[in-house]
Amino acid sequence: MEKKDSHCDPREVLERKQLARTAPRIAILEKLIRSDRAITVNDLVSEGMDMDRVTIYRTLNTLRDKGIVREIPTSSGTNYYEMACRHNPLHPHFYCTSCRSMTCLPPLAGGEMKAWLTLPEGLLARDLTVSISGLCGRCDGAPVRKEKEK
Amino acid sequence: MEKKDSHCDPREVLERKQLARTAPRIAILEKLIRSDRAITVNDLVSEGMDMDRVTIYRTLNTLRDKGIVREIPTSSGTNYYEMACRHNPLHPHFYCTSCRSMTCLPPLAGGEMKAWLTLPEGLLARDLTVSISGLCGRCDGAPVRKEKEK
DNA sequence: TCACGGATGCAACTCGTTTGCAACAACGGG
DNA sequence: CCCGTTGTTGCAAACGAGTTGCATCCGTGA
Ligand SMILES: [Mn+2]
Ligand SMILES: [Mn+2]
Ligand SMILES: [Zn+2]
Ligand SMILES: [Zn+2]
Repeated sequence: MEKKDSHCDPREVLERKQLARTAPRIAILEKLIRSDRAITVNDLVSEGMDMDRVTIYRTLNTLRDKGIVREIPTSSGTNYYEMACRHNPLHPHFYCTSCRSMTCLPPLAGGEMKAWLTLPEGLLARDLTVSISGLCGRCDGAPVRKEKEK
Repeated sequence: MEKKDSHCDPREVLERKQLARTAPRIAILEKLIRSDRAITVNDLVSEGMDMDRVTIYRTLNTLRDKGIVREIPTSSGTNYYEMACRHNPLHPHFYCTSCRSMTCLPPLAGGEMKAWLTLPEGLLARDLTVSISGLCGRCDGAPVRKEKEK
């Protein structure tokens, strides 16, 4: 019997990249694998991740360095993260500057994004990000900026 | 007699967008127009901009909202800015995660970047960013992270 | 089972950016 | 040319994402 979705299993991913299989890492990976959208550290915390925030930051950095997760910067300073294996192929993202939500956009017609651009000599590319910022459907015209909960 | 480069003149730009022509704004625009690369608030400060940092932030936000400058986010949380009229056409950027330098890349062969992607209904696009992160020529292999001056 | 090196938690910190508020100055009307 | 309105600036304080130092902990490989 073999596992379904083996390529995206937390423990296998960690083993393949020679990372210790610790509880925090597995929990974070499970969350990321389940998510159909890119999420933030705050998303992880507010959805009941028990560990320290610092652990989350460090874990995501590690996973990013190993190419396991993709890091998506925003102009607000908050980074979003998504599993590379789940969010395939590489696609553009839409960031609403009003409600600060991140949406995955359909992959570009015409194949691999990387293929478009030719990088000058001497640059070592790690990651490619295409993102569009603007106002999402709910915010179009009616800003909702920064309502504080509680 | 007519001005050369009239389309990029600070006072004209401000007038066209109905913004008051104040000293700080003109100074910042002049700096941006002269620069062949995208720059940060710190760049502006360290190159002798006299005004308060807050003024720079507010000015850049205003210019961004009016579509005069382009805002380029990075995973380190620092935003870069470039004059839209000077940095034409819209092109990808390379960000070195080691020395944190931003480089303009040649525009994509094959025309306008915007043309590639089709946006789902209900999304109002403001800005498009294509950026590649990795290691630049000077950092390739030899990290220089965060040397503090003085 | 043991020892070692990497991973975690906690507290403090860094730094880019925002906000509140009072003083100020650009600009259009008189 | 002056004046009042309204948008802009400076200052101080706050905010928030992310990092760092250090002691403890625990996964891993032997
Ligand atoms: Mn995505
Ligand atoms: Mn550029
Ligand atoms: Zn929105
Ligand atoms: Zn570099």
